[in-house]
Amino acid sequence: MDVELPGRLVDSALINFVNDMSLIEFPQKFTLGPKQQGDNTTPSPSNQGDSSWSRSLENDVRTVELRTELLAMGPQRYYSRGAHGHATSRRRRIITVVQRHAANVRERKRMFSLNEAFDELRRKVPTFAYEKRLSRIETLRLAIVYISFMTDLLENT
DNA sequence: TAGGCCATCTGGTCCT
DNA sequence: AGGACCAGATGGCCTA
Repeated sequence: MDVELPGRLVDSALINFVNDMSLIEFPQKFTLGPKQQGDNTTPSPSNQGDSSWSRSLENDVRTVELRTELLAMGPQRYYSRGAHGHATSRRRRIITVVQRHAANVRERKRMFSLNEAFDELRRKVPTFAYEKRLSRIETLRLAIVYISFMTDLLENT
């Protein structure tokens, strides 16, 4: 049996590597679940179903509603509560509702690109085809082990 | 039902 | 001043 890697098959040394990985300690986790199974694709409105994208849209709608509501009341501003809810802060930064909304959008885009990078990394590390999609922490840890393995392989040949 | 994972919001800090 | 980055909080979904 060979391990499926993007676009190619890998020999038994790599299979042994995968078998030796600590990830194999919890094989039950690799059963396919309705949420994470199958596609390793980037989340998109078309394949997300009812989860994050629609939630995002709902949040956007709520935010916009809140925004229009607040704008109707006048030039509203966000007052920083400080870290962990403290009321006072040395450099309090006051932003408008519109700016807060824009910052939220930027943050969503930033996290989206971060997840794209995770998806790319998932495709680079060897996994069995039947495994469920790796979580982000699993992906990072597997990548570390994989890099170490390949480094050792290079040094010993 | 508890715990894991994730998306999102939010405010603080750093950088340009 | 505003964007990027980060971490904490929160809530939803899923699985064991």
